[in-house]
This record gives sequence, structure tokens and C-alpha cells, in this order.
Amino acid sequence: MKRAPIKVNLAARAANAEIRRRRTRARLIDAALAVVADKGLAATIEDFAAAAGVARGTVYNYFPTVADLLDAVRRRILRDVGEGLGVALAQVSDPAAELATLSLFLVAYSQRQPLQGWAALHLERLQPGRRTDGADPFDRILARGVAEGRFRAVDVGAARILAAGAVRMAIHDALTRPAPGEQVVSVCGLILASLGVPPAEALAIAESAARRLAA
Amino acid sequence: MKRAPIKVNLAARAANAEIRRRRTRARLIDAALAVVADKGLAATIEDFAAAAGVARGTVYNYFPTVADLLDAVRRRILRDVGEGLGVALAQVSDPAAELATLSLFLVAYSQRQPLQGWAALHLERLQPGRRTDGADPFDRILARGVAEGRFRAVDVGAARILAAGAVRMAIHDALTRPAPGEQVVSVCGLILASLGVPPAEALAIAESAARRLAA
Amino acid sequence: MKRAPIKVNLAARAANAEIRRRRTRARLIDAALAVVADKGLAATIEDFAAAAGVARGTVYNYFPTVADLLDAVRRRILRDVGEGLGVALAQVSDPAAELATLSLFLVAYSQRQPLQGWAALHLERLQPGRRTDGADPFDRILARGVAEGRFRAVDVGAARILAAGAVRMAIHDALTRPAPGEQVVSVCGLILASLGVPPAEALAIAESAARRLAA
Amino acid sequence: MKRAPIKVNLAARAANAEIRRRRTRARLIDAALAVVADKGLAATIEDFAAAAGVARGTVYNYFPTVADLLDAVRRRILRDVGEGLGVALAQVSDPAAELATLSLFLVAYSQRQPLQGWAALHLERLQPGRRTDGADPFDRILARGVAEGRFRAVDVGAARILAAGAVRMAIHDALTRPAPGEQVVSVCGLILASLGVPPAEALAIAESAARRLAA
DNA sequence: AATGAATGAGGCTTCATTCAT
DNA sequence: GATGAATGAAGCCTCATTCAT
Repeated sequence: MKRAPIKVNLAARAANAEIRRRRTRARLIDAALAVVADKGLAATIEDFAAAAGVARGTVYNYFPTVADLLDAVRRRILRDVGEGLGVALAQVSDPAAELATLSLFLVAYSQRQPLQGWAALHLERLQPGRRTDGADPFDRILARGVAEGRFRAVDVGAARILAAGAVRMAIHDALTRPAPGEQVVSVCGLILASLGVPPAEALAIAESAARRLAA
Repeated sequence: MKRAPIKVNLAARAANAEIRRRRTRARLIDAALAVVADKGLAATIEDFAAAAGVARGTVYNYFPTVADLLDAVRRRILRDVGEGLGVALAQVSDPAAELATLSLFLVAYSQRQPLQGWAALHLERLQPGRRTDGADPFDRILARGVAEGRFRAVDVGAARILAAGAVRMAIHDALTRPAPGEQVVSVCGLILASLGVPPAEALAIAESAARRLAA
Repeated sequence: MKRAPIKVNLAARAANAEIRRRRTRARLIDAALAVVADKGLAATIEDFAAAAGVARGTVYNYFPTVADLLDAVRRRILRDVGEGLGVALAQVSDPAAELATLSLFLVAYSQRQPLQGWAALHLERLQPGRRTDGADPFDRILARGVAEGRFRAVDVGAARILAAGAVRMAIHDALTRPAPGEQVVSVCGLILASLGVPPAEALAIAESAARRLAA
Repeated sequence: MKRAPIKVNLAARAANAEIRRRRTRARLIDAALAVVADKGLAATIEDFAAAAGVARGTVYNYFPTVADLLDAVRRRILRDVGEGLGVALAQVSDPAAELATLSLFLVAYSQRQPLQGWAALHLERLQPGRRTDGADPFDRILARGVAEGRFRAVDVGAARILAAGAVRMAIHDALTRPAPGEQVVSVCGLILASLGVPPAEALAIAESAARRLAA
């Protein structure tokens, strides 16, 4: 007769603690994202703590090392991007449209959420390169497009370098330039054109993808 | 009776000093380049001094601050690239060939001199972005090619993003990958193709440029 | 109608609480003893809590500060030693036998309970020195032995230094050495011999005491 | 004609630097000795730096870790003790006199140089125990004394524990007690008596050794 | 009572920079 | 000019302690 209430209390308390813990953790990651966007890898523990409004020691209660915190930030961005990307790609099936959607989404995402964009650019250095397995979306789309004859028979590795490089630089530009403008659509059209899609059609596809993403 | 010899001595001594000074300065920059290539921005003054075989204080006699030394390294690379590039570009006049030469040269340079390549990638972070004025070689070549009708009527800014982004990523690939391979030429062909150059011709131009640079 | 049962409940509850409190306290001291034996003064509150299987805060509910906990550990060891020592000493009355029993008991205790031994050595540093009053058992036995003529007329203070120092080092040796061996009995014989007990008799007394303690 | 003066300058400068370096190093060790004597192993880098009158960073220029500094202190004490001990032991040859000299010297040294004495007691913890090889002076003297029949046939290991333990405690006493007094000589007499030296002779030898050391 | 999240003082270490020789 | 000893600011990390639940 005594055990029961105690157990309930303990459970409730534990649940409470768990909730608070999650909340602080999320706050730390949010804050770290903003800090990394601003200062890049030169950010200090002090910066992270201050941005999250907690004491320095608290950061260590959640992340043993700075690398762990940055890793959480990167995963957070990847998940965020991944979700949006999944939705966007689900609406198209033509490889050309897919490639346009992928490219434009990445730039638009960075444009709309500059913190995430900057953080991603800075963190790139920590885990450079793409996933080497087939998981890289550029690789997948390009390989399929070439296989299905939608694109001309190009070297997929080279095409990935072209597309990923162009998108990365477009993101950089979008974040740096005060008024980014419509250049991104043109870049996307150029990518498609390089793969054999007739220029006019390439531009149309890019514009269509842009319109769809803007919705 | 004493004047003349003293004058001579002073002049000779000054000249000597000047020569030694230049030599030490060059040694410092060379060493710093290698160090930055290896350790990136985490390099310390101690590293620079040790690599150059001088005492720590000596570095300060030539560069008031670390940033100045790094700046000298960057200028040194830019000058080095610029010279080679000037020679390479002087041999062609077709905008398509020029663009191919520019792109391939940059990658080949990084490949042949990985220290310079890595150092450039690391230093990029310090002074990101290109020269915004007309001095950017990509801009110049692209603008002329469009104006002369050699390329189709694309947005030059977008084309620059495509070409520069692709080249940057190709460099990164070349430095990271154990065996870089021939992909670079394909990338170059894709760039030209995106600008309206027929794929077969684009590839031929890229290969020709590669051959010329290999000589 | 409610009074009586409530009173009973309260009393029972209070008694229960008291029991649990004692139990937790004892667990804390036990755990702390083991921790100190292992890590010495470098032990942290976290270590103590973990070893006792409670949360960090709980330790503070019982001991306002770490020093208090360590003090409890020391008192616990002293009480433990005191009890065993009382029993052992009750069996003899000859000062020489008493001294042998005291010395051997202290070493044997440390040997049989290395945790207590190590903890004592580590804690020594916190409250160094012996009880200065007459409570020191070495002092008491030596003074009586000299007064009764069992020992020759030595400086009691000096004899205490000899005996206590020798015993302390024997303990250290016993804890450090992988196989301690029979040296302890010899040390004890030497102590007695220094006090005028004929060597053969001294050794016999020491061996007899050792046998008694082993039972 | 230019080289020579430069070389000379360099050599002179290097010699100068070397001298300054030695001086600072010695200052650091001296200061550390005093600090360790006072605070034991709880001493911080800050303490060492402050005591030596240098900045914190300077300590690191000389000793990579605190352990290294403490090691230097210990070696410094060992060397100091060793020298004095060598002189003192050179004056006697009788094993009993040797043992008395060794014991009394160690206590007297600590008494006359309390900093060294305290530091040694505190540092003992770092490199506990004696040199296990034959280098331990207690071992050497005891073994010879037994072999030559000067001492009775005791277990040398046990005798070492007795003598070393007694001396250690005598040192502790001498450092703790406000007025140490003559007890040390008595302790020494007891040690010899335990080894079979007749009490009167033992005391005479101890007193003689004390007189010799006081000179 | 028990819990454990949060705190922040305190100690460690590195390294850019200064400066006397 | 070159040297390298000395400096101290700045960041890192640990851990005793507090306190709301």
C-alpha cells in the first residue's frame, strides 16, 4: 500500500525529467545550429552555452565533446532536409524533373533557412563528401536518367560532380548575395542541358519545379 | 681615406641583407604553404617556424600577424596559378577552348601540386568568394563566348556558378580520391555542352585542352 | 475513528523511514570505503553515488560534504578495528603479548580486509597523526610494560615511534607485496627484542600471538 | 670577415640563454619544493608559477606535466640527501655505526631542512617504496651486518621494515612536533638493540653518530 | 527522502605575441 | 635581423554543490 504511490511518483518524476531533458537537448541543438551558422567551426563551448542560455557545464551534460554536438546539428539538418526532400521528390517521376527538384530544393531550403544553409556549409568540412554508397540522391537520379535514356550517355561520376558542385556554389551564392534572384533556375536549366535535355525544355522543367516548390 | 671603402661596405652589406631577407621570406611562405596544406587553419606559429627552420620570433620579423603570412601564401598561390594560366590561355582563342583550358588547368594544377591545392581549399575559408569585379576569368570568358555567339544565350552569372562550382568540386575530388582518373575531362565536356556546344565537339575540345596542358 | 489507525500508521511509517535511512547510510559508507580504497582522495561524489547505487543528490542528504563522508568512513574503520582489537587484547595480559597482539592484529586486519587497509592508508593523509591523548594503544601498552619491568627502561615515546612506524610500514608492505608472507612475525619479534625481551622468547611470543589471531 | 663576429654573437647568445634557462629551471624546482612541502600533491600549476614568480605558461616551457616537475623535485632531494649521506657514511665502517648514521642523518636532514622533509613525505606517494634492487641503503647495511655477525641472524627484510618504518615515523614526528628533542637518538638505540647490539652500546653508538653529524 | 539537471568555480593547457639580448 | 624565454588571454574540462520536482 505504500509502494504504489511511490512507484507512481517515481514514474511521473522520471517522465518529467525525461521531458525536461529532451527540451534542453533540443534547445542546445537549436542554439548550436545558429552559432555554427555564424561562427563556423571556430565556435567555442562558451558560445554554445550562451546561445542556449545555459551554463557551460550543462553543455557537457548533454554532449561529451564539441564534435558530438556538431554531429547532432548535422543530423538534425540532414533529417530536416531529408523530410522536405522526400515530399518534394514524391511528386515527380521524370528523372529530369527529379534532378531539377533536388537541385532547386536544396538551394531554396538554404535560402529560406539561412541558418541551416550556413551551418551545412561550415559542417561540410567535418564529414566531407557525399555518402559513397548508392544513397547519394544525385548519383541515384543521374544513374537512372542515363539508364532510361532520359539523359545522354554521360559519365555519371562526372555528372554528379557537375551537378553537386553547381548546387553547392548556388547555395553559397544565395547565402552571400543580398538579393539572390532567379539565377538558380537558370543554373538548374544549365545542368539539365548538359545532360542532353533541349535547352528550352530544360528551362521549362526547372521553372516548373521552382513553381511547385514555391507552393 | 676611409669614406670610399665604408660606403662600398655599407652598400654591399645592405644589398646582402636585402637578398638574405628575400630568401628567408620566401622560405617562410614555402614552409607555411606546406604546413597549411597539412594542418589547415589549425596550424600554429610554432609549426610555421619549425617548418621554415627558423625561430618563432623570426616569423614576426617578416609577418606582423599570422593572417598576414597566410595572406602571403594565398597571394603566392594566386600568382603561381595566374602565371601558368596566362601561358596556357595564350595558346587558344576560341572561347570554348579557353573555358576548357581554364577549367582543366585549375584541376591539373591542384593535382600536380597537391600542397597548393589543399592550401587553397583551406584558405578559401579565410577570404571566400571570387573577385566580384570583371577580373574573374570565368566571367570574362563566358561573357565573351555568349557575346560572340560561340555559346548559346545563357545567363552569364548562372553559367559562372555552374562552371566554377563544378571545377571546385572536381578539384576537391581530385585531391581526395586516391586515383583521380579521367573524369575531369568529362566534367569539362559537360560544362561546354551545357553552353550549347554539341556534346561530341565539347568532348573533343576538352580532350584537346587536356592534351595541350599535359605537354 | 480515524485517530488511532493514523497514529499507528505514522509511527510505523516513521520507524520504517528510520530503518531505511540507516540502511542507506550504511550502504553509502560501505561503498565509499571501497571507492576510497580504489581511487584514494581522487574519488568523486559521482563515484560514491554510483558505488552505492543512489543518485548524486542522495549523498548530500546524508553527508553535507565529501569530507563528512570520508570522516564517517574513517570512524567506521576505527570502530571496526577497535572491536576486533578489543576481543584480541582481552585474551592476553602480558605486556609483551599485548604488544605482539596489537601489532600483528593491525597488519592481519589490513591483510584480510585490503579495502579497509588501503582506505586507511589513503585517509591517513586527511587526519594524520595519532590521538595525542593517552588513548593510543601503543603508548598505553609500552608505558605499562616499562612500569612493570617487563620491558627495559626505554623512552616510551621513542618506543612508540619504533613500533608504530614498523607496523605502519609492515601494513604498507603487506598491501603492496603480492605474497606478504611471514615477515610480519619477524618484525614483531624485532620490536619486542628492542625492548629487552630475549630474542628467542620474543619470537615465540610473536608466533603465539599470530597463531591466536589466525584462529 | 663577417661570419666570425656573427658566430661569436650567436655562441655568446646561446650560452647566455642556456644560463638563463638553467636559472629559471632551478628557480622553478626550488619553488616547487616549497609548494609541495606546504600543499602536498594538491598543489596546482598556479601555485608553482606564483611561488617561482613566473607566469603560468612558463612552467609548461620547462615541464610538460606536473608529474615531470614533481619528479625533478624528487630527484633534487634524492641527490641532495645522497651527497650528504655519502660524506657521513664515509666516516664509519662498523655496520652498527653505519645504520645509526643512516637513520640519524635522514631525520636530521629533515629537521634541518623541513621543506625537503615535508616534500619527501608528500612525494613518497608518487614513487612509493624503496628501490627494489640492492641500492637501498638499509638493505645493504643490514645484510652486511648480519653476514659479518655484527647483528644477530635476523630476517633482513623484516629488519628493513622495522628500521625504515621507524625512521619514517621519526621524521614525521620531528616535522610535526614543535620541539623535536632527543627522542631520535633513543629510536636509533632501539633499532640497534633489536638487532642484538647490547642496549648500552647501542645507545653509545647512536649518541656518537649524532655527535658526529652535529659537527 | 530521492532524484538528477543545472551551475560555475577552479584547474589545465595551448599558443599568439612581446621583448631583452 | 635572429633568437627564444616569458607572458597571459582564451579555451577546455571536471566536479562539488544547489535546488526544483
